[in-house]
Amino acid sequence: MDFAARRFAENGYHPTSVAEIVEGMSVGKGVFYWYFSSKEELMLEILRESQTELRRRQQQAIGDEPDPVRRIELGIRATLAWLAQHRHLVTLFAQAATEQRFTDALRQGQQVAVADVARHVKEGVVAGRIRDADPEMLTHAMLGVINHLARTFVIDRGEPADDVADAAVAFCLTGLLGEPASS
Amino acid sequence: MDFAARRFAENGYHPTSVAEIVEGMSVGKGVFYWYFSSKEELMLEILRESQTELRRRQQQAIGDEPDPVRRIELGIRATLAWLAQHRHLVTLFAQAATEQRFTDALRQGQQVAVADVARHVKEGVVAGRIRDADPEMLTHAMLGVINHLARTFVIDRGEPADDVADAAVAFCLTGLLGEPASS
DNA sequence: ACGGCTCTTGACCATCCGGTCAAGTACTGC
DNA sequence: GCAGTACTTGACCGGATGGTCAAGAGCCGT
Repeated sequence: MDFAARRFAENGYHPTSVAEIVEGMSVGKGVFYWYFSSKEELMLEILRESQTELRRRQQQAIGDEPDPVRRIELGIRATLAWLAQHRHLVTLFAQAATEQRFTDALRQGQQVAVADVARHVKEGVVAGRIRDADPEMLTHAMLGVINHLARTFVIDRGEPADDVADAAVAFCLTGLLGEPASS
Repeated sequence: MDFAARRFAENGYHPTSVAEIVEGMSVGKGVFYWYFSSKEELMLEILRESQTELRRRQQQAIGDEPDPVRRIELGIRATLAWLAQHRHLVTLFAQAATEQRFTDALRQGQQVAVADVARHVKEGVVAGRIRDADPEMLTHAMLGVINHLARTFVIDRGEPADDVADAAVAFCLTGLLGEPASS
């Protein structure tokens, strides 16, 4: 399954044939259709599994940190570290996002993650640590930053995830202008 | 060509066959291969044209505004307005980004845009209006915000581009914490 | 040793797709 | 009206693809 994920990420979902996958794993085609009912099913399985794994990593990184802003920062760093370790999945997610058949599965996982982060944001707003704006909007804005920075600098250019994480955190917290000395 | 772009965006590049396109336009297949040398070529043409059109719109919106920060804001607003008017192209760009064959064409256009924005950022840094960080990194972070917010709120949920632009500008300028009263 | 179960094989099928091409059609200049 | 050019048609082709299936292989419990 990991092998298939890598092939999908490298070659693209459509251009990667089932024949190619089973050949790469040195098994017959029957094995594939014994464990998965279709190529699409395999993709969905990969997606679901990856998303839950990422989520686990995020929550583990956050631990029981009391400060909501610091929780967000830890989440960002954990996400970038995980994405750097699973580069091919970043590509896979991007592909899945452009296929109607997969957007539902993807959105479902994302909504859980967003709701989770938004909770921390809301807490930060209540505590007066974060400016008063729609928490969901703020969360999505951060998601955009993290995703794009990960893709551009970590995946495409191979820069160290830590450095990119520093930049992502700084931008998410203070934007272009900012400078508030916090945490 | 616009018709083809919409089909690609709705159905996906791979699942949309040339036969489907020419049938939808009520012409023979020969016409297609008279004007384009291949399906791939058509896609590249669409991509190039769209990117230059967006760029034109951005520059026109910026005009000769002297304040670099305000220039960036105008650019963000113009981008979101354009993306809202050409929703299908947002989907197309996303798809192209996941296909090795198209990433070069896409990246080329993006690099021009990034360089352009980065220039304004750099100017802002020099003027002391923007915090001192890698202008390219800041630019990419903003790109991520704009793209993701556009996709999530404007394309998927149909929220008014202006409201989303307000949120995008606010986030890009002051991040989560922000509050500096500027411009 | 034998029936029955899980698991594996790979040839095969129906279908579809990008692209070609011989055969036009409409229009222009003469 | 003729020749030549610009454009259009749609049947057709070679090849690839997702998925099926009859035929086993290994492995039980009995």
